[in-house]
Amino acid sequence: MNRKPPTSQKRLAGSRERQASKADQVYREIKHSILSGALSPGAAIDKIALCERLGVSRFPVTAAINRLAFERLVVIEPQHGSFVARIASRDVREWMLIRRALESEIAREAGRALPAEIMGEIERNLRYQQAAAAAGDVAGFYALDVDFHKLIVDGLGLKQAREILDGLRSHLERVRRILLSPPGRLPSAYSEHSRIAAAIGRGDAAGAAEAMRAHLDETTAIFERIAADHPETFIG
Amino acid sequence: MNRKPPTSQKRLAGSRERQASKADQVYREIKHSILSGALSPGAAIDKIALCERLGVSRFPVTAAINRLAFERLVVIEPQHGSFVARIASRDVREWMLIRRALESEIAREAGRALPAEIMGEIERNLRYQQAAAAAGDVAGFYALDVDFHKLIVDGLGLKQAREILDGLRSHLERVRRILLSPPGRLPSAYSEHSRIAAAIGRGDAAGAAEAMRAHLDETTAIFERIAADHPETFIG
DNA sequence: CTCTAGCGTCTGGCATGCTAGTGCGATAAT
DNA sequence: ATTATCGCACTAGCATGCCAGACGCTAGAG
Repeated sequence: MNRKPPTSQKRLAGSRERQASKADQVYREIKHSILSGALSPGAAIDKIALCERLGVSRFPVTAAINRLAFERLVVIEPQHGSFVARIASRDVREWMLIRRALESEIAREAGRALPAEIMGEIERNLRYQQAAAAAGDVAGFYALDVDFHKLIVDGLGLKQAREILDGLRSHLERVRRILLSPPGRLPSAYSEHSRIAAAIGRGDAAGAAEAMRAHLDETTAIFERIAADHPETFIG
Repeated sequence: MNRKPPTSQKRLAGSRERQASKADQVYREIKHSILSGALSPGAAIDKIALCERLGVSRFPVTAAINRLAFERLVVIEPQHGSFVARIASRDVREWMLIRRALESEIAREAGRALPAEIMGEIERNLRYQQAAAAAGDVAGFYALDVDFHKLIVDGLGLKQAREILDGLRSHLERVRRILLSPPGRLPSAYSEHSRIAAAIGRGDAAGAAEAMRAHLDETTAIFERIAADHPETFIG
């Protein structure tokens, strides 16, 4: 008997959340370890230890590592081992180039048509940013910073771009964790964010794109300086 | 005994081509079937038949399908089946938006600094395009079109962007195969390509970005019209 | 005739054992 | 002491068997 394609739209679409498989859990666990820095670049990943620690067989672990290899967070060397990917400063530059291209285009789109309620959320986020910057709350500001950028993308319903940007952020996050960014940047980052939001708010598409570009150019410069100051952390 | 991270740069880097694993072969096989249209959107993928036809066990097939699910070419419904992903016209629009953002930024970069020998290859490619357009050779022109865009990205050594764009092209290629694009577009596509190359050649970064943007806006319009003419092929 | 409840069959998810290939280290030869 | 060689221990890749869940069909109740 042949099974059918999903009849009409339906099924568990939205209604029931498909529970996370074991492979998903292992994936999240390893990914978190890598992003938090618990697993350093170049470190070997001991599958068997993971199996025992998480109480699963090698199958979910293998699947999870394959997924991580697909997004370039680990490299698999056949018949040798799996290792946490090293960071090449060349790649960091390219990630920022891609991010700049995407986010400035998205800001342009947002300047053309962004739902009003999203604009309200952005303004609220900005007020929190101001508070966090004033208090020198680096961790809080960073979380708000990430939310700010996500709000714009999600506000336009751009799912694919959101995924690409999340992937880029994963890699960049790893750099940021290892080498903390300077706290003195908070106020200027806040004002750059404000300029972006203002341009979007007044429907100035070109201005929004340009403001986002300038903002990410600044961010790129920070990464460049960090990389130059810590040459031992990078390859290439 | 703990294994070590890859000693210095090392190993089979470039020297020995790492042979394709069975999972890789299966991956390529299925992907080709999907992109060529042999497997229609929504079709069920029969793992066991694939196992027998390719003479492998279910493991490589499962790994391959997982990878394809990761790049959204198939959807896995747990305990039910694996299906070729359907195409949403909304996604097509977003793919083109991402492509426009990336490629126009890359064209800008190319206008700033593109190696001379790459520029030579591009000009050669353009001459072939002209010949193909004059002869009405649609298939040949399409191949040259793809190469034209790849030449610019690869000429700048942008590996990550190249991968993202290849992923996008996979999806868009599927649309193009199903619904052939109008042959009358060849000459105009050629002249748009020429404008892009000319701007890059004279080091006009802003002009190159703008020409690429205009070119992909045209392409987007084609896709939009195709989608409007064939509403039954798309969902959403 | 309609609707519901249960069963059967198919699927993907997972566990486990085996194979082939790799780098490292010890040992031997110079 | 230095270098070449061989073996060993470990890895990822693969095959296979089992399990639980989801869908479709059917039989029975209304």
